[in-house]
Amino acid sequence: MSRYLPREIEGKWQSVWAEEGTWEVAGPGDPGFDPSRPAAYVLEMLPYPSGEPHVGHLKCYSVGDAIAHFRRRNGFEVIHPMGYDSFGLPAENNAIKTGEPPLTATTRSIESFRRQFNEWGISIDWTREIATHTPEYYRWTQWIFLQLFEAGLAYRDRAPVQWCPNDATVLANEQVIDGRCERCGTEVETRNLEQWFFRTTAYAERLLEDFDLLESWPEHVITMQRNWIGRSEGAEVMFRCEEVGIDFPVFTTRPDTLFGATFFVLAPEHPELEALVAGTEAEGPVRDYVNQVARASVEERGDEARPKTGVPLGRSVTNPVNGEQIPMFVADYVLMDYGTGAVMAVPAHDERDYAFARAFDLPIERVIEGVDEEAEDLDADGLPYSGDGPMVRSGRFDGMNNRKAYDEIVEWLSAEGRGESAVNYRLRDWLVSRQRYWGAPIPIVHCPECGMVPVPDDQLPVELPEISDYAPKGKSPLEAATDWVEVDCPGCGAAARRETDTMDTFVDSSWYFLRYLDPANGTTAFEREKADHWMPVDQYIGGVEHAILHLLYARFFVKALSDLGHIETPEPFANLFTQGMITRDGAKMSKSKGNTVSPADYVERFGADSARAYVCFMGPPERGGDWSDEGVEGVHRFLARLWRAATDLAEAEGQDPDGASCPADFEGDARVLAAKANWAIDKATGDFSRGFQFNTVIAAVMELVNEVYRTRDDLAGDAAGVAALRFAIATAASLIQPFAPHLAAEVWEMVVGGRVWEVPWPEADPAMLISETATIVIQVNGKVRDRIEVPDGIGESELLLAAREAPNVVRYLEGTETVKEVVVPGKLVNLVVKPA
RNA sequence: GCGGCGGUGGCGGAACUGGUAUACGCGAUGGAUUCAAAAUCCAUUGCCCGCAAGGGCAUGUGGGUUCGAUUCCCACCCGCCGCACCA
Repeated sequence: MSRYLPREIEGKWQSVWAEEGTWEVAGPGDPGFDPSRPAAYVLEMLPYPSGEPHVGHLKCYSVGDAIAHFRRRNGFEVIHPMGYDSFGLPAENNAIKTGEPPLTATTRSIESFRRQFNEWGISIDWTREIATHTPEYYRWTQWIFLQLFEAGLAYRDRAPVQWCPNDATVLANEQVIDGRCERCGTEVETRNLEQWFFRTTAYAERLLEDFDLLESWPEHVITMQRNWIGRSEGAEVMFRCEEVGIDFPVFTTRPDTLFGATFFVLAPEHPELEALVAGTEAEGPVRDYVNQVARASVEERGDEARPKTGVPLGRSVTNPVNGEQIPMFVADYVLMDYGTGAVMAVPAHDERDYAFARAFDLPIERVIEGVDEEAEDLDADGLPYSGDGPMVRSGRFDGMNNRKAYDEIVEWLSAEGRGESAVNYRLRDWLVSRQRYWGAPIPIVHCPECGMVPVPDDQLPVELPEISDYAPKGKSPLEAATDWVEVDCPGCGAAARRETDTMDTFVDSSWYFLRYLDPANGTTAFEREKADHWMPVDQYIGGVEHAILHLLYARFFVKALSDLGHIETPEPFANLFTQGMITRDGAKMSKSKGNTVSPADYVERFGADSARAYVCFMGPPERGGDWSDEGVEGVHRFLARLWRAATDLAEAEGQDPDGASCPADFEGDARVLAAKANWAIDKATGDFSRGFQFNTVIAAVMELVNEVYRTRDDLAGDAAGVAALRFAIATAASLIQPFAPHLAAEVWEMVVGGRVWEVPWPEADPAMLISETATIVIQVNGKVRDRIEVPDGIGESELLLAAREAPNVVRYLEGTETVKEVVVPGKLVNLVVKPA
């Protein structure tokens, strides 16, 4: 008996797959393309190559590979590519610290990732490999940027933006979490800078609507995106300050409460603030207040429990519905980046306005009657009231229900030219420029004559120049590459300067899944025919941490590319699966805590198959789980058991090309084992199709292998027994193949011969799923009192008779009369009795 | 505060449409094998009472529907995740 040596087996099959290009597939226009085969695109999120792959990668690619294998064996032509999200800050920060160029560290990391993905035996079509930092790739990132630029979807603008002082760059809204930089956790500052944006807001509505086009996304991810886009319906209403002659539009979701507006508030960043108070008594206090707010952190300001603060401006605006003059304030509870940065305050019907009115002793005018049954913290009048009811103190709308008044007031304002219905989004345009080195240069030249000039297509890529000092200085390190910066304008030939900001690395990863489909194309980013053949991605797999960032950006990109005629589908990912995080001792793994798990160690000790199958066996993959060394060993033990059963059989009986089929004439133990194998096929197929319940698929194969051990001593003696054993072992190998592809290949070769990955996914024989006898549970008054074995398909009356005779049941029936008999065929009998 | 997900043995988890709760794995205990150990194989393993047969209690808590509830309904407690002064 030989020992299970995973490293040998795994090396053997990895060589076979590499030499034969087993996982390579052809698309339209490629040699060998077969249009009749159904296509499936299985994709895991692009890894950022830094150091070594961690367990999160192991889980993601193990899950994805299992799906890829399962689809292949169900007849699909599966494209399953791999690449690297290889631009980004870690490599650059390392360069600042050590002086090693980002390219060197990145190349090293990529080699390590590639090597380990191979050692894991992930079924990747390596001919499609990409890395976003290569000029061959970012040439097309730049091309897409210019496509967006020409379509008016990329623009440059001065705006208040979020600046991370530690990373010395601006950030997109999505990259600021609770006022802190998503990457490094430093508190961000607001700066007024000229930056590049993608017009994501132009797609706000479609980003919402097209959730309907998705086949299966986790509901919580859709909810998160919905919240992020933050659509709200209402009206834009104009308030005029007659004293200085400025109109202030406000967005409100409650135009029905307009008559209750008793004051008016501007955000501290409001651009007209200066003009309103210049030269007045309020100027000093307002300036002090604005400065004080500017110093406060985003986190402090966001605290809604904090008492309301603000300063009167000494000005007033006219309420357009009743002509009343209402006083103006500046207060930090009004945010500049939502709506218009100004609000009409209706203290009677809005909690925040109410709190402010209380603090500043301002009038509170109720305009909707009603009682809020559920609300707490109301004053004696039941205010603030946010429910519905009849209008009061609202002129000709008095007595009307507020919902109706809502529509009529908007209509009236529209007719008067003082307002209109409006939809507002929380979503901002995507800020894509970064003042950092290790990213794709923005392909624009600034010409004193022509302005912003796109670099012509035939001059792409704009290659990232080599520099010596990567340290950020508040502007892009590329500024220092004078030879590179100074160019002739592509339009007029005048001396001009290149744009020195680089692109957010999320731009790189917003379209990589398209480049995989045509990776070597030197004349276009991807051929539409190829993209349309494979897209959208049938199954996307990755962590929830990208629920908003990457997934929203990629959706935006595909919509834009679709509108520009480059691709058919408007959605990149038809089905999304988000895997849960693996922890260690209940805590998130991190280098600083020293609780990281290195997949390479486990692959070394137990083999890739054990490590892969273990992460799939830990629990439902969408949930997280705690890493356990004993757990890996357990899975390894199971694989070794299968291996030993197979070697024992192969040594004694050789291979049999028909071994994978199940003869129908088994009897006794042979029949029991064959039935178990068919049960496992049925269970595994069902669990695979229902979702991604890989843990129970693996458990079913474990049960099958346990059954092999229970019966094999008795079966090894005769031909039928050997056939049953062979069938069971072959079935186990076949079912475990998506999780342990090397072992499965080896076992299959030993007992059947040939290649398991080329064998169609097995189908259970329905006749073998029916057992000859059934165990029936007998309950008396809902409590289990006995179990009986009966022939399958027994009649109801016979069953009831047998049930009443079951030894332990008899005692409970003595001296009772039966009220009711419940029979569930093949499962259970419940006798409901009461004392006679 | 709002929204989502979850709470089952010593631990990770299973139970597809309301029908044997605790599959499978880990751990533990005992046995076989061995000079010995590792490895392996076999058996036992929810808790309590009982020599046993058997009984009682158990799926966060309390109620409800039902012949029967981990599963459905109501209320509550706890944990995790997301959002949160969005006008």
